[in-house]
Amino acid sequence: MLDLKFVRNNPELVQEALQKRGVDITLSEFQEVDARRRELIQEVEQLKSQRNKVSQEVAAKKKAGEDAGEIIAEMKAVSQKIKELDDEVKGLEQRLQEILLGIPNIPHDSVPVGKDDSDNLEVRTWGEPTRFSFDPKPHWEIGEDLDILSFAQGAKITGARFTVYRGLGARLERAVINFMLDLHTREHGYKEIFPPFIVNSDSMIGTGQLPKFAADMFKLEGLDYYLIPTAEVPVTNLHREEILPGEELPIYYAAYSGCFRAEAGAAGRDTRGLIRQHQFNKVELVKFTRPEDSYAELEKLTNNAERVLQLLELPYRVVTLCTGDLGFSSAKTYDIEVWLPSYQAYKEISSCSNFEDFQARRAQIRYRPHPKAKAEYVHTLNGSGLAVGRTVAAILENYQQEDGTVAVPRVLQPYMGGVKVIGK
RNA sequence: GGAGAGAUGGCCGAGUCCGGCUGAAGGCGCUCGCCUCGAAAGCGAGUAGGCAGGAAGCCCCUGCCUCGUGGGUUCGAAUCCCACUCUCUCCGCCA
Repeated sequence: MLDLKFVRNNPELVQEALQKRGVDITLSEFQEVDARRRELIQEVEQLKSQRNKVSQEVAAKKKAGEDAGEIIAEMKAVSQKIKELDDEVKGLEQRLQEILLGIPNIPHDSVPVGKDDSDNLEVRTWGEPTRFSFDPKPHWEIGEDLDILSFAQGAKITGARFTVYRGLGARLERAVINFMLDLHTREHGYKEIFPPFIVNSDSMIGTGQLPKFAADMFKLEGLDYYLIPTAEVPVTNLHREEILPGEELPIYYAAYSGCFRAEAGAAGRDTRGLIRQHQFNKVELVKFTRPEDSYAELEKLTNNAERVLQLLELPYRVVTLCTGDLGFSSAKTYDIEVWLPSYQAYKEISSCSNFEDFQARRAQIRYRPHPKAKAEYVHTLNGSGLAVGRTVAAILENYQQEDGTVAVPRVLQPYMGGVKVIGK
């Protein structure tokens, strides 16, 4: 969320940012509630100050053996009034909090202004879209033909948008996970984390999934627990309500996790194959940085994710999301899109974002620039490094061969026990 | 799941039974001085966060809030009452 004082002091700037995002929120209620709250606080604090003073007097009188009945009776009324005002202030603060939690982050100046994904800006491409001398198949057909993916079994044992990986398919999924984790931990300097896949609502609020996007999450019945939609949630919340020593920054974490998404609004999109599932695997990269470093760190993080595709030799491009397509909590996002022959298009496989202090403020993650200095909010970043299911889909499609088999990318062969080709 | 113990500042740890200069003793750690060629030891000083005001963006002053969280009792709560959360020990169960 944005800083209360920042919103108070820069309403035009916030309003402008909301407009660029195409979000329809006005700040008039915020301003009313904020002003009323401050007014009441001054009133109630004056009363509390009085009460504190008189309470001292009561203590003194009692000690001296004098009667304090009169002023005690007087304070009874004051205390009653304080209680009433406190309740009112609390109500206003709750409302203020709600309003603030509903305001998205302010896009960075370098983010292009635009309406939707058609206005996203292509930054660079790597490789060429794969060409075939035969008629290529979509990955869901390849997977079923080779008996390494079963959508029917997934649908039977659970439901739509669940998939069973079989044999070398299961092995390939696991190989991709291990390859990515090894790359990021050994070569890119990330510390490996294996988090819980279930978190409480405080964590979901900390990273911005709640309260706005409850409908996209799976909640455990009768409990304050949610299945994580991404490892970003548990990993970023690792340092919730902490003040980190400045010398520990930047912190890099890489985490594998299952990801669970209800995706309330996605019905009818990407209905076939591995692209949009209720459960999928992902290796996530998370960074905590000093504010002045966060944009340089975003470039590095994006490059780290790209490296996976380069080593897998999968063609891709990088786009900067425009203001209208930017995620709620993000100030700037690069999407990495891999070439998918079945879509005849680039398809998102990673999303790398700088949240600046937006998540840090919600989650109360701070650091001390110097041992004596006042604590400030860190900047948090994260990006997929990468989405595993989509990577497998991209491998199957881009590495398919005319005889129906699929070649295994060279870097994955050691992770596949030396298997070079997935065949029948 | 059952029984018991506990949760206090960066850490350890008093205070809770008997509510009143205790935002909190003492110790450790850390920071800055003194000492030293330098270091250690020793000595001295300083060391939580938030909110609202103050012709005040950093500094400073005043007030308010915070002793796991949320309620309650009271003129007044770290201290009394209730609920919840978490941690530890024992038993049961399990991978």
